Amino acid sequence: MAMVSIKDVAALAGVSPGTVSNVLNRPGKVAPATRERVEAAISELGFVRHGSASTLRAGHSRTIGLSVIDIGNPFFTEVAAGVEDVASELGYAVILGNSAGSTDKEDRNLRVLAEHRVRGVLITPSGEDPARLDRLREHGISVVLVDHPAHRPDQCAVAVDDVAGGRAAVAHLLGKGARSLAYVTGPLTIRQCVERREGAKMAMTGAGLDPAALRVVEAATMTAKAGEKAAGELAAAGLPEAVFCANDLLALGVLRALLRSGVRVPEDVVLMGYDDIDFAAASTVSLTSMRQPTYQLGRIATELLLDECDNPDTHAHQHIMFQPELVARESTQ
Amino acid sequence: MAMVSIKDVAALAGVSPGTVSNVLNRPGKVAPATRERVEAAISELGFVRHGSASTLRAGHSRTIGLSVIDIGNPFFTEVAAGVEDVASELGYAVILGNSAGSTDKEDRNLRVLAEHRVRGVLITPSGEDPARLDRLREHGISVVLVDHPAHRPDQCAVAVDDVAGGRAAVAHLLGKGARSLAYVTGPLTIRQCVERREGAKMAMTGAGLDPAALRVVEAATMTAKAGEKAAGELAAAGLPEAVFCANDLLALGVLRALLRSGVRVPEDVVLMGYDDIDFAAASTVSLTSMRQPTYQLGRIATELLLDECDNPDTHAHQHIMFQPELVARESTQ
DNA sequence: CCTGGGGATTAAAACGTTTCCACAGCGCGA
DNA sequence: TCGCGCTGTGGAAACGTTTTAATCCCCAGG
Repeated sequence: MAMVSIKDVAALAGVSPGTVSNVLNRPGKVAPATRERVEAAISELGFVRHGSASTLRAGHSRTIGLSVIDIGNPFFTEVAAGVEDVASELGYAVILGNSAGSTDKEDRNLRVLAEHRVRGVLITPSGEDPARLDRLREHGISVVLVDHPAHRPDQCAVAVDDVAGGRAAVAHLLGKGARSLAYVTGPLTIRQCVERREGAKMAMTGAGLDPAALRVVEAATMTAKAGEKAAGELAAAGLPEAVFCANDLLALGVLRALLRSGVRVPEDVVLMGYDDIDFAAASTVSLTSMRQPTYQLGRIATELLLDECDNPDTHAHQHIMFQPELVARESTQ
Repeated sequence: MAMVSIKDVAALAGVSPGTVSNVLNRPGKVAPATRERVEAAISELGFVRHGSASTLRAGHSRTIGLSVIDIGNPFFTEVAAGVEDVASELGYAVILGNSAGSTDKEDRNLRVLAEHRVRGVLITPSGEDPARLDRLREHGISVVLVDHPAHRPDQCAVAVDDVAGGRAAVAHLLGKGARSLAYVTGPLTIRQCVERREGAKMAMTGAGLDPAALRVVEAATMTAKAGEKAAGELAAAGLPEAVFCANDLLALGVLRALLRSGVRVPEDVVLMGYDDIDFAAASTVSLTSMRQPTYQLGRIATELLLDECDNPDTHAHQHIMFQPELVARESTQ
């Protein structure tokens, strides 16, 4: 409980508190001899700077917020790893928020972040209401969208083209000869799910099929468990020849349920997922999927955010859009 | 950038800043009429409390730190989900730190947490040096160990019995008739890896085998990629009849490498992992594993920590030790 | 009518830093 | 020798909140 402050350090080193602050923040401005004395005092007393006091006075913190939809999904985990790496390199702390797909929870998390006066926020928004994010900006908190296109021009965003992804996926399935298709999706409040569906329909149209014939099964969450349930619904109404899932977790669940009930993949049903998480390649029947530069998404978004924070004058807002890449495996052989 | 402070609210509501602070922190202490007026002013101005100022004055924050070894490992992800849920229920923010197995990085993270004056820290330590954690305690920061037994009596810890787990695992493999065994482990600086090995040796001794005959392959990280590499080493010196991996990621990697080189699991080699992550059941050959109450680990540890912070006088330190549970699947059929 | 007590509110100090301004000392050119 | 500018340091105010002690007001009891 030995609360040692900058004053104690100053006293021990025989300088003023202002000087200690200088060696902490602009070591160049202080004479080498003094600096050494201060540094000695710091380590002798085991001083650690009080971040809150610093934030209060300086008006900004060295903390960023990260709000994701499902921390249990390897996709977001990998994004988080990228974020954490960059943040930690630059001495920033990351406050993690898991919205679990609920905008209420997301709002609560954003509120916490606002109270903490984080420097900026990285967010994969759960809903489509830009107003909440604008409120953050009014408080001087930069926002970078992750895996989501920009809401406005004066904002950075790093996304992956989900329409193209959905289109490529379904084109691949059609190429395997499938004519009846189902799309197993998460909540259609999630943009990614909607856009992948649009892409899917475009692919059908492109192949001369009626896009309305796409059977859509909407799961409550994007988890393997929900995928198993969705497979039940699918089977109840007669299995299609191909199933496209909005992410790999759903696909893994569908796969498990199909195999358990004796349906062969890909012989009876061709199946693919999305995200290309590590486990897609390792599953019972290895899973065809759409690969996204996940870790890079996190890294780049963080670099953009921190650049916006640290160099507000030279910073140029960027809208980055990656293209996903199809990885074909056994499930669509 | 409209920095609206408690004073602005006070002015608008026609009360003093102290009263506003009271409606924020002890609404019961203020007359209903006044409270309403203040609340109206708060929402009219869009006031959000400055957490740093609050922390500075109050001497403690509503933030906890979470330091894990590998955020990419579903085991820790699930722990983190449990932590996040409890923290968010109680209005705490979580600062995430990923040590990536490096004590240096862990130290840096702990330093950041100390600067933030977090209320407490949940940590799965990378190394075995309790001194660094004691330093946190000297700063008044409570520490709860996660998936690690307590260093000292006046400390909470939530762990799983890794010796028992290792023993049960290898007993199971021996029960399948295997007589030559290998243990594919992560760095032996990680306690879990060491204890699972000890358990494994105990099982061998118990079966009348020489524990020294256990072939130990130490991988640099506990990832699937490292597992693939380890399988190479294993094969180079002649495959054993059974392989026990220190976690499922390693096991998945070993499995992939074995199958690719034409080795059949479980016919040629029986294989098992540890943690029972979701994907263990979904893999090519479904994986036998040791299940741990992962999400609960996170929840309980957080509840313990927050109880220690919020009720320091009535709080009783607890050392909780769960028993892992064997889940048999195809890989050891 | 006076006194006392209790609830509601206020005023002011304090938390630990950062930052702005002033000032001291020094070297250098005039 | 004087003055100027430059560098390094000190002093003090300020950041937004919480908290303690003090004050105010009102009402009940005597």
